[in-house]
Amino acid sequence: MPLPSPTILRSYAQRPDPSSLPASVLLTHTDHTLTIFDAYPKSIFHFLVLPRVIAPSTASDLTNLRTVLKGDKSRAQEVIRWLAEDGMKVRSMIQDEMLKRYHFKWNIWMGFHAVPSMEHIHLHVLSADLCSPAMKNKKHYNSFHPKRGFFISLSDVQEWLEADPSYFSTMSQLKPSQYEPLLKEPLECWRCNNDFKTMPLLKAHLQGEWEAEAKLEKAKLEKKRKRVSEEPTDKAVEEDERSEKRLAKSGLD
DNA sequence: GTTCTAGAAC
DNA sequence: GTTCTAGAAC
Repeated sequence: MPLPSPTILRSYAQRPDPSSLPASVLLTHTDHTLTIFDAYPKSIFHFLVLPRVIAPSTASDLTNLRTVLKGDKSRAQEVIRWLAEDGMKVRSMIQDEMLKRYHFKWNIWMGFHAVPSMEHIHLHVLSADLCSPAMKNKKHYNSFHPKRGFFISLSDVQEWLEADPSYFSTMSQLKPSQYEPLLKEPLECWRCNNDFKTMPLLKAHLQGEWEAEAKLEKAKLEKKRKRVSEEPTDKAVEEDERSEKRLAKSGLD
């Protein structure tokens, strides 16, 4: 197990050639971003999209969401736009993979931790299940709980950037003292809002919730498949129309 | 961010 | 006695 290095993401983002990274780390890259496999995925699918360190941005400007939003605003908008564009591509890759591996699609979340542990801003793109062996403790769970507030959706950040300057500057503070207590809140299922006493109990419940969604979605897909296969083809419809006309002509209708 | 493990919780 | 959490890591 590699030693935890808080600057590992920055070292990836500074590579002149991201394709030199191992395939086990790198998913894709563009001129402005790279997308990596989260080393400790907290959902079935979990990727990180990072902006590359390219002038005029410096590594220290890109330390985290707070430093990006604190800097030049049009540069911040540009960085967030790069992350959003590539986040959307990653989302569609995940959707394809969901169909291939599990034969149904479920939701995908995109967002930032209010107070990240690793340096260099990273957009989390993860499937909405929170079912994974690396999901081990309350802090892990609450950091992705979509209603807790610690996980800040990409669309929220995009709205801050469009909002009036006083709201933008309030939301951009991202004070650890405001957000860290959220990680200690009770273990509540993000789907049904029930509380759980321990992580093992919550994890078993989340697995059940995901399996229930799988069953429901697969039944929906099966229904659609049947409906489509029973639908008359264009050719059959044309033939019906022709035979109707023949009947009308022969006066037997 | 993780691993490890003491001792709390049951 | 076993399960589980939560704080230390030099």
